[in-house]
Amino acid sequence: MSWTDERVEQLKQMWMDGLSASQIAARLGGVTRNAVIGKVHRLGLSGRGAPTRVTRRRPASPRTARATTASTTTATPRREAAKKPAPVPAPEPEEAELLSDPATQANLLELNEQTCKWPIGDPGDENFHFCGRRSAPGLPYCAAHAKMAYQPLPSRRERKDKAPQRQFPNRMIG
DNA sequence: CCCTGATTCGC
DNA sequence: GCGAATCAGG
Repeated sequence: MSWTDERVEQLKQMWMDGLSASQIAARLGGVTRNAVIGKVHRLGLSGRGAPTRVTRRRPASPRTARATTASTTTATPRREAAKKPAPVPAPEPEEAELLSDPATQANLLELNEQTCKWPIGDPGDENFHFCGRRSAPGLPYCAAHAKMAYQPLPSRRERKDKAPQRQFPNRMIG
């Protein structure tokens, strides 16, 4: 299975929605969580825009257990991968002004199921915050931001009716 | 042990 | 570009 445009879109959506790589892989199908994580990194949207450092690895390179098929042709000696800041797609300034009230700006710790998780500003900036308004039912964003986030929906001619296969009815509701 | 994401690197 | 293997941590 390849990463079609639609599948990448779903990946982005789920990742930003907070689903784990394994969950995303299960939903997409045909890919492992490693594939999902790899793709996420290639897309530059790791960290989900928030400085939620899960782990930190040291640049080791003991990777020799792989079946090296007699590397006769010397491969290109790769150095360290260039790291990019990986900025999070932020709304346009005008929209940000319209959609973010100072009273509703949310901190990372203040986010919950009912707060819009739309990022405002640069993740590394101190002024970075989230929209924080009440999110639409079943969605991680408020009504206005949900429209932006879920825009590339009507790419399927098949579903002429409104069949929002994008929203997750309920997750871990026990 | 289960899980998580992060990184490397042969393909 | 892809993703298994691996690492590092909760």
